[in-house]
Amino acid sequence: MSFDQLKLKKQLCHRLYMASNSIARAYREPLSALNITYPQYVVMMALWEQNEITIAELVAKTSIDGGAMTQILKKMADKALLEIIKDEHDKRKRLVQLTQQGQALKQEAVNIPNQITCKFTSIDSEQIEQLMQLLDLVVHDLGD
Amino acid sequence: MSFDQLKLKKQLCHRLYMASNSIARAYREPLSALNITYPQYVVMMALWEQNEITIAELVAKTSIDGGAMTQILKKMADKALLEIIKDEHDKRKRLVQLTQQGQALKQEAVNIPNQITCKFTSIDSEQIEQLMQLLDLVVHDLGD
DNA sequence: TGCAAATACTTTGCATGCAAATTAAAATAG
DNA sequence: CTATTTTAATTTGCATGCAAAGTATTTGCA
Repeated sequence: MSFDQLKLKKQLCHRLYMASNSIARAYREPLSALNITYPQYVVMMALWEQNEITIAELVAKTSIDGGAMTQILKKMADKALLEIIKDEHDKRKRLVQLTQQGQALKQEAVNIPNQITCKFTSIDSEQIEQLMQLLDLVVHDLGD
Repeated sequence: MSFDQLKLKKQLCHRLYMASNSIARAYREPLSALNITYPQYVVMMALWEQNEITIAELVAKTSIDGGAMTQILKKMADKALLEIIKDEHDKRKRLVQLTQQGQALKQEAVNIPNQITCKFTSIDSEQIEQLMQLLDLVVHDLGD
C-alpha cells in the first residue's frame, strides 16, 4: 500500500473517465445534426434493434439510469421520435414505440459510426475489438 | 455502410460508457467514507501529486471541465480540504493549496486503489496495463 | 502608449447519472 | 381473500460535463 498507487497516471478509472468523455464529445457534433444527445442516441440504437419494448427493458439494454430514462424518453417523445404507451396487460408497464420519424432517423444515423471510427488513426480494428473485450471484463467484474 | 454498425453491441462508445459508469459507481462507496465524490477524488489525487498549482493546471491534469472545476473547488474549499489563493503575480490566476486536512486525507485514501483492484477477478494486471494503453490511444486519436 | 486579442476564471442553462423517496399495480404469502 | 412484498415508473435533490456568455487581467502589436 504505497502512495504511488494514488498517482493519477496509474488510475484505470481516470483513463476510462477521459476516454468515455472524449468519445461522447466526439459524437456530439454528428448527433447535433440529428438534434439528439448521446444518451438519446443510445436509446434510438436500442429501439432500432427492437421496437416496442418496455422502459425496464430499455434500461436493461442501455444501462441508462431509470430515473434519467424517464426524463430522456419524455424529451424524445416531445420531439416526436417515439411514443410511450400504456401496457394494457400490466398497467405498471409502459411500452416505448418509435414513430415514423423515429424510424426514419435511422437512415440519417447510419454513417455516424464510420465518422467516429475513421478518427482512429493509431488504433486498428483488431485493437478496438480487443479493447471492447477488456471493457466487457471490467463491467463484468465490477458487476453492473 | 450497413445498419449492422448501429447495433449497440458493436459500439465502443457504449462499452466505454458502461465501463466508466461502472467504475465510478464502484468508487462511490469507498469515497463516501471520505465524504468526497469521484471528481473531487481526482482533484485530490492531482493535488497530492503536486500541491499549489493553478486552476488551469488542475484542469489540464484532471481533464475536468473548467466550469465544473470552479464549482468542485468551491465545495472542496467549503469542506476545508483546500484553499483558493490569488496569485499576486498574475491576478487572473488562482492557486489551489491543500489544507492540513486535505493532506491528511491521503492516508485514508491510500487503500482505495486496492479496494477497487481486488474486484477484478477475471482480468489480470497485465491486461489492465494493456487496457490503459489502448484507452490512451483512444483519447489521443479523438484529441482531448 | 493605447487598444485589440489572448488568458484565466466564473456564471448560466441544459442534460444527464445516481440515490432515495414516492406512487401505482401486480404477485405472493398466510 | 387480505396484508405484505415486489415490481415498474416517476419524482426530487445533488453533483457533474459541457457549451456559451460574461468578467477581469495581461499580452502583444501597431
